[in-house]
Amino acid sequence: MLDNYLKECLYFTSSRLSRIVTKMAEDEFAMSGLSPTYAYLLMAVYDKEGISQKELSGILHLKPSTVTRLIEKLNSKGLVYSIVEGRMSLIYTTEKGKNLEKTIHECWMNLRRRYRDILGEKEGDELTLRLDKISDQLENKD
Amino acid sequence: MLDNYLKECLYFTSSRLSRIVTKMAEDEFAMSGLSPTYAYLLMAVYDKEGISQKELSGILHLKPSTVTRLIEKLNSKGLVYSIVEGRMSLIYTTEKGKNLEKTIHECWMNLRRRYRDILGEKEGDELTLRLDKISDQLENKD
DNA sequence: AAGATTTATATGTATGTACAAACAATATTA
DNA sequence: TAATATTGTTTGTACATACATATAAATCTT
Repeated sequence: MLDNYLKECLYFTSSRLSRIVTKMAEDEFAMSGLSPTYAYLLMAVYDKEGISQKELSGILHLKPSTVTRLIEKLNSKGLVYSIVEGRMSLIYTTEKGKNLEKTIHECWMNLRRRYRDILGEKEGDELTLRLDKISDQLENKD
Repeated sequence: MLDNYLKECLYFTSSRLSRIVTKMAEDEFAMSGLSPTYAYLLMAVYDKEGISQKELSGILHLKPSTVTRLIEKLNSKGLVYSIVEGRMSLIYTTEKGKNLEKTIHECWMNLRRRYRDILGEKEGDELTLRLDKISDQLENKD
């Protein structure tokens, strides 16, 4: 009964999907010793050494305070350091951080392979892009 | 650059969407004084007074421990009470709980209207059902 | 150049969700 | 019937994320 109502609610279905996929991602990234979000942040720093937290917040679609917290932790793990420049703090990877790059990339691909195997390659990729577009739509209209 | 990689990752896009929709849902359910998940649990109890936590866990796709925590809180708000029956604890709504039914239903509809207005009615509903199917697929293959 | 505004980051606190382990009740098997 | 396994719930703990507020630096205004 109610079951049917729930699967017609975007809050319900998107939360559920996110929980499932997060679990998957955590599994796949476990070998890097990082939760997926931390790994992604690191990827963003590989991509642009000296990136600011503001930029990171924009790329990762996370609130600045969240980014601060993530960096705190990556820093305490010795994977990242920051240089304060004026009011900004710029983020760089340490040697130890750089050493993780290959592993993280591998995890990334494993995750992708995993859901593609279940959903189909086309379907998986198409869904992913669609969710991105939907998010854009929902964010710009408010 | 990296931006493009990210929007090709289902973990990233599904988490982002979920965060956005959760925010929306929290806004719309604010007038009920409850977070959306609590409201949904309550709906499940309206639907079946005396439901067990196991059943709730199944319907809401949440872990049993999570359901325990949710009920604890609803109970402390005086919206719900439980009767222990053997090893199960069965959940019932209080008068105060019942009084929320209309409001919750209204929130529910407002939320739906809100994302439908942005995404289009067809598109919104279709997406929702699709996410549900995808979740099923991902859960059964592992 | 002093004061006011804006911008980037940090900090205290809260919340939803989960895991692992514990516990308690029931069912099964020897 | 005693010993064991299974099942439903609870508890301790952890984590990702966010909000509100605070701080500090930069920019703008008069």
